[in-house]
Amino acid sequence: MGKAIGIPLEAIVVAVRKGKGATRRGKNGEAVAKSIDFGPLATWVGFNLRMAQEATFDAFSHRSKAIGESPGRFGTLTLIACNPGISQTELSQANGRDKSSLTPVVEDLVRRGLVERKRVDSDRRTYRLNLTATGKRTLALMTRAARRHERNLDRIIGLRDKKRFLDILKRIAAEIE
Amino acid sequence: MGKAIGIPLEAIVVAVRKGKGATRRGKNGEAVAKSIDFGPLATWVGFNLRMAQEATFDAFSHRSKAIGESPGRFGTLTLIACNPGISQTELSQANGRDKSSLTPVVEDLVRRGLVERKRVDSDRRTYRLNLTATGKRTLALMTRAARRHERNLDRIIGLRDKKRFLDILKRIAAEIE
DNA sequence: TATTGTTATACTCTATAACTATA
DNA sequence: TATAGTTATAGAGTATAACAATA
Repeated sequence: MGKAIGIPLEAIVVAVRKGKGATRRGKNGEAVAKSIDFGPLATWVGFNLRMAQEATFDAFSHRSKAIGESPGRFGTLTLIACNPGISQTELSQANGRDKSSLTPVVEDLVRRGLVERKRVDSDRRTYRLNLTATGKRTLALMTRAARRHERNLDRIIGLRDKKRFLDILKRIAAEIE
Repeated sequence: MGKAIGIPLEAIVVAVRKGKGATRRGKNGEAVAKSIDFGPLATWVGFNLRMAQEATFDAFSHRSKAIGESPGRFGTLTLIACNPGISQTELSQANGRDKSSLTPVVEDLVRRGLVERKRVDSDRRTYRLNLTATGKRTLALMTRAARRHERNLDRIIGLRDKKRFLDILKRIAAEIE
């Protein structure tokens, strides 16, 4: 699949969360909540998983934007940092994306001085990617933001349930079909 | 926010799940797994939430495609079915999307005979949306697919933990910031 | 003036296919 | 022939702004 594109579905609870529900004017012009019936959606795991992920992603996206980066750049920078010298093809595979999707991303990171590319002598088709000092600083900032974000999640989940919650998430990712 | 657009991040575990990890050839040409280090990503709730959601969405997307629809259409059809006569603006708000985003979606559903639009006499700017018989049949198919999908998730989560797992997801969607 | 829905336009992330330069 | 990376192009879902019709 991999076409991880926004789906209308996910926004329903977000809308509710943000108090954006459709409204109607009453007889005296006051706002009257038009209650939307979400039907079976509201009770399904798949739907609620989507809602939680969307809300979490929005929150992290907000933190990232304050640093001037996107969540996607965070993933790419982390992978390069943890796998110094990784090639673009390896990176795209680790990412589950086609290599052509990575070209503009790497180009952007190099242009902004976060990543450096070196030709490999033994195979002159390949590049090795590494973070520059600037890239490392940016990644450190984003990592701190991510940790604050994680502490928020920990607070909501509660320490007692966290391990089991994480286990279930990992099992779902590994076993669903 | 609302720009729920795919992020490279999410695919990492998906790639692992699908055995798509980068590989290298050994001395005798055999495939040698190049192990990618995911660093701190692997232990974070936000990341694992994303992985689980992505895997789950892909699975449901696959089921939907077999019916000839997209997950997004399922959400839209469900909302119309549960709120007969809903207007396009109300629908877009329930969806958390701009009304202009809904125009091509409704147009497509009307063109394919799943939804009918009626002008409202008391306010001739507004349309009322309803499912046609065909729309109801399609929604019934998709709902059955969703229930099979839910049973899969239930099996993975386990009945004992399901309620608590759902509660945590709902709390995250409601409280994260 | 405000609202409903449409149009025009643009953005992000993604994919496929064809290309180049190497191997 | 096969692989690494680029280019050209397209598609899905989204947004903003301006508009016509109606309120």
